[in-house]
Amino acid sequence: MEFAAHGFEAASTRSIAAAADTQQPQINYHFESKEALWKAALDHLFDRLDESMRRHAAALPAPVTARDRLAVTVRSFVHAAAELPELNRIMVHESTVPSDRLRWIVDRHTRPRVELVATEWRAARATGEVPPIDESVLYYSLVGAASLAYVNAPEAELLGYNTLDPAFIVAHADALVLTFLPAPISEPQRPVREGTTT
Amino acid sequence: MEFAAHGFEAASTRSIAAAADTQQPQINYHFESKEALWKAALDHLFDRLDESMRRHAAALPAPVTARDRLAVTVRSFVHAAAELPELNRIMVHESTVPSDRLRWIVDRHTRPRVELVATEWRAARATGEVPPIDESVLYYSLVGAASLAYVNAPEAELLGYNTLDPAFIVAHADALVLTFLPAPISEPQRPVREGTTT
DNA sequence: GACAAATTAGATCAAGTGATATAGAATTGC
DNA sequence: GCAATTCTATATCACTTGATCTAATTTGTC
Repeated sequence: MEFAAHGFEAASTRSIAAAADTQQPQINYHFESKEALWKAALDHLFDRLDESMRRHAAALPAPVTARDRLAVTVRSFVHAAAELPELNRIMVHESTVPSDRLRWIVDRHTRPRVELVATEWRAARATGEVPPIDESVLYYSLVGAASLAYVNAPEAELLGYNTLDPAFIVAHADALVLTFLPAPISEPQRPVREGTTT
Repeated sequence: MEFAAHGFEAASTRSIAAAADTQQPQINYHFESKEALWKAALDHLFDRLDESMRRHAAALPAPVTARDRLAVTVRSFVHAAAELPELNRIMVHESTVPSDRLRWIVDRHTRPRVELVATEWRAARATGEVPPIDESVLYYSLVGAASLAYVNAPEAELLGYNTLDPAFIVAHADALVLTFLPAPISEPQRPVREGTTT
């Protein structure tokens, strides 16, 4: 995905068209503009994220406590981030400077997800199942810890890490559950196998 | 910094020159090319990172155990990431796709820092002071958790988080020490006050 | 002050940008 | 079968890109 690789401005409509094996004017025909294409791509990616989260959550043990629910969310997010690096790449490309596109994406996609994590965290905090970390500081710590290895996969590979290896991903998810949700109840679970990724 | 805001390709030499209040050909006069300017900017930013890390580490209690040493590193990194968001922004812009620039930066700057963290982690692991997290999974978890809030500061602000607030930064550093290095010895320390940031 | 070197300013280059116009080719509906 | 519609292909638009050339200006040194 050209937007994920280079960001909005640096991704040319010609290279996008070439990757889709058509001509550049097709973009302005099927979409109104480059920006409309970008928005359609993001809606699609967030749909895939939701689908991936659901799929991985379904493969994990059913949560009983608030902490269990968070553990499932954390594991699902690690696996989804590994499966769909493009989305978090676009997010960091777009989030480094204020813009209309950023406002669009935050209002439409980011805020609901932030509130989901915050709600689960509050519930687990209320029962004392998780460390005393303020909710305002949690979201980016968790998302950053879960996604950077896959966002920066080309760099990680140069460093000798194989971020595509299911063993890496599982160890990563284990580590985040262990750190953010120090184990009171159950040992780390085996999550679902990895699917194909582009 | 234009490179941090938009990435290499999307940062035009004209806008860079305008930000520096000169004309565009000056870039090709004082530097050989746009890429040479980029490399000079990165060398400078990494120098500032080292300086910031040293300054914050000096303001923290002297480490005695291996875990203490790691705690200082973690806190220093959070504060440096908050103070110097441009650097991590450039890193995520450049790390999403393989390139000569990425190889240059990994060989010259990233690898030594990865090895520093890995060495400290191994030392603390050997004495059983830190959780059983594999070193291969640690680096990006730690760096991601420490930097994303500041890399994505414009997004965080739209979500209502004030990432420039020293209270946020301290709470953030406290949280990461608490999670990655669950407290066996000393309670969270107050780090140094924040300096000015551009 | 005078002269040389370093720096700056403006014009211009070929290449690439998003978007559009127009014509041709498939596909659809009846 | 054939017209109406949808999609594709090519050419071209005005504009921006990094880089270069040349001339004007400032700076440093005697």
